[in-house]
Amino acid sequence: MTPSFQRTHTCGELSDNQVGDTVTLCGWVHTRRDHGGLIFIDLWDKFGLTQVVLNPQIDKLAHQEAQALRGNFVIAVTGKVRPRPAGMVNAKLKTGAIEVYIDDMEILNKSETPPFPGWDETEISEVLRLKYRYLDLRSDVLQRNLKLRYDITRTVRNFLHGEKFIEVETPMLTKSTPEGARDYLVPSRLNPEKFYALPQSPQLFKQILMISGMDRYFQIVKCFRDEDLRNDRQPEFTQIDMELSFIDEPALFKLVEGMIAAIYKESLGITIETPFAILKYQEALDRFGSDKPDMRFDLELIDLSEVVAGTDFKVFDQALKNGGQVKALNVKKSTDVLSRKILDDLTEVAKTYGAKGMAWIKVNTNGLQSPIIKFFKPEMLDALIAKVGGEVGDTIVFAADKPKIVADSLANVRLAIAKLMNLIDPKKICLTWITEFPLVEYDETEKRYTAMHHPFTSPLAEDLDKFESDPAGMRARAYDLVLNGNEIGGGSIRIHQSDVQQKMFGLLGIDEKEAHEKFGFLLDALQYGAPPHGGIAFGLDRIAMLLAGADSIRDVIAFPKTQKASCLMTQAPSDIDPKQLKELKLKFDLS
RNA sequence: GGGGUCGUAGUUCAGUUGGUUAGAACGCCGGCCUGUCACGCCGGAGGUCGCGAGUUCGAGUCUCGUCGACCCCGCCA
Repeated sequence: MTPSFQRTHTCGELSDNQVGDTVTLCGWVHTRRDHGGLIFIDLWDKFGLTQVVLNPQIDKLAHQEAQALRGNFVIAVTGKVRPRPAGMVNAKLKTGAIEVYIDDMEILNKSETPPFPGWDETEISEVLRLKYRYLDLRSDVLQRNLKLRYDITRTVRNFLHGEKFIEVETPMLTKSTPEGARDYLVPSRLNPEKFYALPQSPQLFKQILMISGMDRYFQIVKCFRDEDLRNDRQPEFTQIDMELSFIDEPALFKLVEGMIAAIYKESLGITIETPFAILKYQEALDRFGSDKPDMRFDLELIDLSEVVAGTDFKVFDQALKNGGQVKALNVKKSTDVLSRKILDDLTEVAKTYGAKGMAWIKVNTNGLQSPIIKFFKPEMLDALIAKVGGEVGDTIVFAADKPKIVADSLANVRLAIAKLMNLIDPKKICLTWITEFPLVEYDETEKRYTAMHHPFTSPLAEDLDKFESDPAGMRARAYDLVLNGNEIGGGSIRIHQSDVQQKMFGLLGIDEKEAHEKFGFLLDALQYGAPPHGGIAFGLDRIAMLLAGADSIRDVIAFPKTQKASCLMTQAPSDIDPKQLKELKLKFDLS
C-alpha cells in the first residue's frame, strides 16, 4: 500500500487536463482544514498549491492517518484528479479548478511547529527569519527573489556567451593588495606568518587574462570586503565581472546596454530604452550634488554663489570667503507641504552630511517668508528669486559650505523631498552612465593622493601630461552605471603601458619597491604585449534587489549576514579549536 | 568610532501618570463538524516583559549599563 515516492506532477501544474488521471504528489502540508468527515489539505511545493481531499468513503485508512497531519509535514499522496463541484472553484489558485481525491498517503517526515507562521504575510522580525532561514526561504517573496536572481545570472551567461565571452574562474586565495577596502585574511599553514587575502574583486587577474589573449572574459564571482555593512552592502557579495580587449567606451557601453536590456526583458518582461543617458561626473555633481543621481525627477541644484556675493548674511558670506559655495533647491508648489516641522527634519538630513544648518525662503502670496531675508538687500533678494525662478508656492532651501558638504547635503535633502512629495514615478527606470571621474582625490588624513576608482585606471589621453602639473585635475576613463540613484556597476579603460602604470603608482606615493612587491606580476605582464583593454563589474545583489523591489540585498541572498557580519543560522563567526590556532602558529593579543 | 529606532506569550502587537492576578489576535493542544480554501463552533495550555544594576513602599513603564536586530554618518565602488 506504500505509494511510490516518485511524484507524477508538482503541486502547481494540475488542471482540467488531468481530470480522471491517477497522480502522485509530494509536498508540505500548507494548511489543513479538518471537517471531521472530509479533510482538505493544501499541499505545497515551490511550484504551487494543490487541494487534496481525504474522504473516509474513498479511503478510510488514509482519512484516519490524515488526522495526525500537521502544518509542514512532508507527505506523498496518490489519488484521482477530479473537477471541483460547481461553485467550488478557487480562482486564487493556479490549480483551483481541480482537487485530488486521495486513496493512499504516506507521511515522509513530520515537522515541529515552526517558530513563525510560514507562507504568511505577517512581518516577522529579521532575527527569527535569519535564524530559521530555511523556513523563511519557503516564503513566496524569497522564492520569487531567488528565482529572479537566477533569471538574471542565466541571462547574463547566455548573453555574454553570444558575445564571444568565456567565463574563467580566478583564485579565492590570493594576495593582499594595498588601496581599496580592508581585506579578509586567511592564514597560511604551510607558510607561517604569511596570509592570503580573499579577493575584493578579480581586478588584476582579469587584466592578466587580457594579456593572455582571452579577449573577452567574464565571471559571476564572490568578492569580499571587510568594511561596515549597509542595506546594500554585505561582506561577501557577487559581481558580474567582465573585461574586454581592444575596447573603448562607446563599444563597451553598447554591449552593456544590450546586456541590461536582456536582463530586464528576461526577468521582468520589460523593454527598456537604449542607449542610456551619459552624464559627466562634474555635471552630475553640479546639477544633482551626487555621482549617482536619481534622475527620475528634476529638482536640480542651483548655484547662487555669484548672486549672493557680498551679502550681509554671515553664514553665506563666510562660506564664500572660505572658498565655499551657496547652492539651493527650488521646491515647486511646496509651501503647504514643507511645514516648519518638516523643514526642521530636512535640516537634520542636511546636518547628517556636515551642513551646519539649512536656510529656507517661502514664496507666499503675500510675499517672502523666511528667517533670513532681513539680512538681504531687496535687489539681491530679487536677483536670487529670479535666478531660482521663484514663483508663489515655491520653497527655496539653501546650503552654504565647502563644495563637498553643499553637494552631499543638498543631494540628500533632494532625495528626502522627493520621497516626501511623491516626486518619483515608481514605474520609471532611469539608467545613466557617469563618466570622466577624477583620476585621484586627495586624502586629507593620509596627506596623499588615492585612486578614485583603482590604481589601474587610465587617465584621459588629453590629461596624460598632468601627472606633475595638476594631478587633482586629471580625469579618468572610468564610468559608473547608475539605476534610479543606485550605483549598480563601475569600471574603466585600464592602463596597458607599464610606464604610465609606474607614473600612476608614483602619484599615489607607492614607490618602486612597494609597487614591485605588491603588483610586480602585473608590471611584468604589461611588458609582454598587453592589449588595450577595459571592463566593468556589476553588483549582482544590488541589481537583483532593485529589480525585485526589495529593501535590502539581504532579501536576494540565500544566506545573508547581519550588520555585525554574523550569520544567525550558523553562528559564524565562531570560536575555533586551539589546535587549529596552534597549527597556524597564531596567538591572540587582546591588549 | 559615532547618531537614531526597536526588543512584552510560539508569532504580530496593546499595555494610561510608576499601582491588584500583564491582555488581544493568530498559532499550538483537546473536543465537535462531509464542501472548506485565512473553514467554523466549544474548551484549554502558554510570560525570566532581552539581560544586569539602580531609584522607589512598589518598575513592563523611570535612570544607567549591557546584549542583539535594523537604518544612517565615518568606512567601502
